[in-house]
Amino acid sequence: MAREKELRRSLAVFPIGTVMKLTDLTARQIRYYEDQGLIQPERTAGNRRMYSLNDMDRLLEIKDFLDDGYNIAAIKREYEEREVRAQQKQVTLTDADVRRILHDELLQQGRFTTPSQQFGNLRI
DNA sequence: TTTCTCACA
DNA sequence: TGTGAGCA
Repeated sequence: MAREKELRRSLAVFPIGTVMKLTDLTARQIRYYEDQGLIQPERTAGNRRMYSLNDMDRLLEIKDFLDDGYNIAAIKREYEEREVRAQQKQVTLTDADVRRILHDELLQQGRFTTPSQQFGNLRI
């Protein structure tokens, strides 16, 4: 998914009333899931909770998990696992970048650029 | 009017 | 998880 689209999905623009209608959850439930750490909506200057499309998707997913018999703790673990996997993916990408960089360095050997100069232009 | 926090005949 | 109180 394009990062710009991901950013749009992360924009918190819905008040709890809208989320209630779109997810068919009560305000009580939505706030409770937040207390349990399942979602972290933003707050306005007036302390109003504001939700993003991603929050909406997560709430709908939480509903499905609950229907399937999972308890709040299990769902929380699932999201913590996803967070870990996401971070590991980042590390993997970084390692891949490093390998590509070293590979490029080898290709540059014997040519006109020096490793130090190349490294100065690398962006990771 | 809507949302917030807190508390429980 | 529901519901009502008292605010902002």
